[in-house]
Amino acid sequence: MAKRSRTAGAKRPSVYDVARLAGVSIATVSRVLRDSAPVATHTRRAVLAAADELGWRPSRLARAFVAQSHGAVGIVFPDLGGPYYSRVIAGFEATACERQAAVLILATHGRANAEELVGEFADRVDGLVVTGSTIDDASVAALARLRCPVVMLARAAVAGVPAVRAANGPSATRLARHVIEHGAERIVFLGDPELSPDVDERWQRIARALRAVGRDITRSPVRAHGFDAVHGYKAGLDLFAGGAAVDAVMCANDEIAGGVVRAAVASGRRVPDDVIVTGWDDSPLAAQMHPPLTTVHQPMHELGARAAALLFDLLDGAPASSVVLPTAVVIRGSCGCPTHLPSVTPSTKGKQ
Amino acid sequence: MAKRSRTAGAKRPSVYDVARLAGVSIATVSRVLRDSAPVATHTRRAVLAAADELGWRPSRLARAFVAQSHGAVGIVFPDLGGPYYSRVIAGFEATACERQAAVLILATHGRANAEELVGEFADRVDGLVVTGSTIDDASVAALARLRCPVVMLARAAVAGVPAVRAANGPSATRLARHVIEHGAERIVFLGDPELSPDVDERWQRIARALRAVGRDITRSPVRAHGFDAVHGYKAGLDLFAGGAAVDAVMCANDEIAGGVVRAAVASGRRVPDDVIVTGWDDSPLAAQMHPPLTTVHQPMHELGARAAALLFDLLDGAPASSVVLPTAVVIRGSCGCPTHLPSVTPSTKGKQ
DNA sequence: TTGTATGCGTTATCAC
DNA sequence: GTGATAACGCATACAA
Repeated sequence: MAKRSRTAGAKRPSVYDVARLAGVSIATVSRVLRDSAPVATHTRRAVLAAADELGWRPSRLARAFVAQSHGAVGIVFPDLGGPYYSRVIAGFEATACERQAAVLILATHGRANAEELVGEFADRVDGLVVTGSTIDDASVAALARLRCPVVMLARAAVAGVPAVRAANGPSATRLARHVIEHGAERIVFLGDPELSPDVDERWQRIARALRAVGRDITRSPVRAHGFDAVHGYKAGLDLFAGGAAVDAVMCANDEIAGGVVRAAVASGRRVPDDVIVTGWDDSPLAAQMHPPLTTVHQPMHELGARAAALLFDLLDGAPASSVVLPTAVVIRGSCGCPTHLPSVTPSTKGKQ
Repeated sequence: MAKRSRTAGAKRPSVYDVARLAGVSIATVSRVLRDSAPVATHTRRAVLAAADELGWRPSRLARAFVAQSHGAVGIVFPDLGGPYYSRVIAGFEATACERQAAVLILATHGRANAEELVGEFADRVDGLVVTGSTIDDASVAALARLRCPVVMLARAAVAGVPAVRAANGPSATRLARHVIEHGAERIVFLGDPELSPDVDERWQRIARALRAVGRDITRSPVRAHGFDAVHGYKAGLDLFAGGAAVDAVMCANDEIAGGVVRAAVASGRRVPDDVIVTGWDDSPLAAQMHPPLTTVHQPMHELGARAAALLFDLLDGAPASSVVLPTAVVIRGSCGCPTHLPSVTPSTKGKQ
């Protein structure tokens, strides 16, 4: 009953204290708690009572130490915030939860000492998923070689390090062709390929698709130095300033696209009549935008889940090979296709 | 040179291995690594060489065990995603970094077993910051009593648990009065007070301010069951459907407000002419919206930083008392005040 | 069914 | 300057 306060500086009880109070050995205490071997009912009761009396709970620090395992897996992102990361995390957590493993999250925020941060982080988990542009291939390889099992996410596999990624290529090509079919002549890609291997692949494939039909594409002179709507808006403003002739803006993700649409409006251009805008990811916002955003669906939740599954295979010593998940172009209104607005029934307007 | 692979199942080397190879005792190895006592230069070199040869790095697990400290602090959010959390985390990390502590992040996602999750989490850190509506006061108190030092964030202090919060009250009152001055009669608050103590306070104060001048306010019949733009949009659509007479919508945060503005447009209403919209947080997006969003600035980065500072005080055994940070109403265009659009200079329109 | 003894990889306290 | 050795709190092989 006299559970001592843990913050009052009172030393926390150990197995020895519980064993002594219960009049048994520490082995028995451990057995009761872990349920690792049969224990007489009355003994078990005595142990439980003693543990409760002292407010004892086994030290995770000690447990992890003796088990030589953290009981946790980690996932590293360049940033947090935004629907993409949230959903990938959700998928990752779902799988980790099934495996009784805790999830640790690290965001490198493009800090210069990212390698160091990830290295520190690696010492706190049993295995690691590294996404996009956080640390370079050499660092990842080193990590996998002398720290812990590693899986890459949204990024190409490295020697000895399997990867989980979405098939960006086909959709990028398809999306580019679709934009061309709408008659776009001057097409701009908005997003910084150097910020993410995934984005780079999209950029490469889109550019190739356009060159194939004799079109040219410019990466925007004003790059979006980030993946959020604020960057997209600023970049869009610069892009549309001075009456530059731009037919279509293909964005690195949906948030950037959202910003570009607002920038277009602010600059007096209509979407899609004056300028086509496309996104990437198919985030929840995409369907709600005005016009609804044409984009590419990525299975974000599954990307996280599969990365976790792969990581646990590695931890189990099972063979693990890279996986590629399908993507799909989602045609909505921002590309110029006819669209059904979300079912709005305002009194001042007729249905639809 | 023959650094063994860590993933190949080869057992990682220990101090003993290094000591043996260097021909010294483990005490000396430890001394060299920690630089805790003078060691002869040639001995040090030998140790370093041996450590390098074996690719040895001291086990964090063992270190944490003997030090009885994780070297990490944690912060618990109801969710991730969105600018609010990102910036709070940034502030928290900045301070933790100064103190050489790692940062662990947990999102409870409104899961039913949140208490359990946070409890598990608490065992992995030396101290904890708990924000908003993650676990109830009783759980927090229990956590602080028998696990580790705890600080509350964006939430009232509990007995024995200090808190860091923003002064929502004054700004809520001021904002409400401002909306009234614009002639709004039918005002709706959009956001679920039950989702966050912070939001509840805003709702209470806004309602009080309106009653004080004989106005009434209704919490929206369709609550925004979340803090993102998607929820705001849906709630807005419902709100504006059927020609409901609504003068002003005061939102729980900027993302919801963004969704409401889009919903208003989709429903054929002009902002702010037909309906006033206000937000909360002053996220980066607020200034970019059309019209620019009238909102309340919260020092998000500092909230995180101060929470961390308070936590470290607690860990140091220093006295720590709650802190309240100021907020400020930011008047922009969405309330009906004249506004300067961001400097856009499209060719098709004159300046401004 | 229970107890004894040992190991896990460090750090720290002695004595030399 | 250096080496032996004792913790730290738990799990577990082996005895009884």
